[in-house]
Amino acid sequence: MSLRVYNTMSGKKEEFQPLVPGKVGMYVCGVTVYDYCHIGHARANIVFDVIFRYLQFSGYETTYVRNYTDVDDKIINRANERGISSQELAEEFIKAFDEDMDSLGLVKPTHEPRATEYIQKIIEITQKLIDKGIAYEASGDVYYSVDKFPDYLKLSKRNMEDMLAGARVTPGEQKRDPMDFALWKAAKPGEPSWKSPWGEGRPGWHIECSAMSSSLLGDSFDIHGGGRDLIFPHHENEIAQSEGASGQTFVKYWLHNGFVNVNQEKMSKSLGNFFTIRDILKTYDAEVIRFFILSAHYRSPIDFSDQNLAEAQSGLKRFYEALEAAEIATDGTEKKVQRTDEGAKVEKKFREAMDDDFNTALAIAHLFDGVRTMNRLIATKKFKKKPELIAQVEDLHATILQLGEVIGLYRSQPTTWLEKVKLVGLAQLEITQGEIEELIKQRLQARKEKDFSRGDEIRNDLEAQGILLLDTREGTSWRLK
RNA sequence: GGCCCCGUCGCCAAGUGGUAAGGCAGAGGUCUGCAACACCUUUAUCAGCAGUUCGAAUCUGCUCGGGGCCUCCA
Repeated sequence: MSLRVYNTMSGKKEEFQPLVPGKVGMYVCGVTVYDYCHIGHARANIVFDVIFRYLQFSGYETTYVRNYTDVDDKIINRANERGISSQELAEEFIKAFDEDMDSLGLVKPTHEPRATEYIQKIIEITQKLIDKGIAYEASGDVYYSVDKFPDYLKLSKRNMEDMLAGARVTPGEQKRDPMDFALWKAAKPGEPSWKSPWGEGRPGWHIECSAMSSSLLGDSFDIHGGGRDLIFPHHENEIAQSEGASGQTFVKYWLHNGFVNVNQEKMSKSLGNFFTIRDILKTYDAEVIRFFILSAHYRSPIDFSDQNLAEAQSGLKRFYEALEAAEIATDGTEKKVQRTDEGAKVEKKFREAMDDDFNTALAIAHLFDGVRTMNRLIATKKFKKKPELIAQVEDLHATILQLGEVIGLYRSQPTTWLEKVKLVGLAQLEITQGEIEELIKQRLQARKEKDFSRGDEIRNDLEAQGILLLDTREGTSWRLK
């Protein structure tokens, strides 16, 4: 079975066949760097991180481009408010973005271009569009004339009459048509600007992506991604610009991720229901966020809430507990892992799920099946005396780690991860680790003396405080309720 | 006003024509001094109504409910 992807352009799942066999070019719209990233940005970037990883895992030599928009109205405004240059502001938030993506465990794209590094290319494309009669200059601005591009709105599947009927489009002063959009904006005082054939100015938003993508991937490439909200106008305009200039099909497959909602509504600053990655990371482990995001299909909306994050944490904990148990049961020593039926089965199902438009939710469900099988084997009587069972557990363990890598999960040492989550949770309780350990000692003493009621009392008290005790042959450990 | 999406077990969530994955929570059991952990078993006919079909959660129509885009937005 081969990879199938949902293409926004056709509205269907299509068989994935790159323009050049074995190679993939992928461009994803990055962020405008004027503020900290929120959980919605985290989703978009994690989704395409996983797509990138899976393409490579599937054997495609993939060039992944994700840009920084470092010149824009919002950057200029914010910089003015703070009395710094827009360059300084952009630098600051590029750094913050990199830190956030790093802590979320994203791999680096092949290229991370900045819009300001491609001004020449932007001017070049703009000039070409003017030469072709598709764009026009007006007092230092340059606009794209949408009625010169018959395919306009083919991605968002709207029509011009309906758009105009919306009556919320206000004609720009220099525009010939209210639907036209700016390729180049004449400089205003105090704004960053570059020299151009039309005077000092700066690029419009949409043209940046056309310039960066064609520079790094060519006039025609395989995958273009971004959030749903970019379909119109951003991606529509990119198509108009790139295809208008090159005369070639810009992109073969358009992929768009769904939103992160809060209380069933889109997250937005005006509603105040806004969570930055940094804030969330204070309470939740980065991998929990990734797990939460990947437990739904990338095109569906997901609802961000404490309950959902807590559930994601429970789910991920199940993996780490099983991985830890497997390491203990097999002594965790490094050995050549034999492929067994169990491991092969999990891998096959995982691939099938991912091949079906990157169905990470289903893929994770198959990994859960692997966990259950592993736990069951370990719980078998006389497990340690059955080499064939040990081999299966070792293989499942290795398989889960290997496939986990593909979606960026289970990258930590189980013991370390479990300990970390435990301590973060403990910090929210009234009791300290030392106190717990002291009580465990007292209970052990009581149990030695067969004073079970005292022992139970301690255990019940701890449970009331949110601490569960686990008795094993090796001794008593504790975990959070 | 135009375009579009969604409504699956208490909660989260796969499944787009062949008879409902998985996780969390719950119940019963095995294990245990008693528990916990782990394991085993167990819990839905898919918002409603009407159609198409041998057969529908999956297709069509209508109704109800929720959301998105049409302006910057992941």
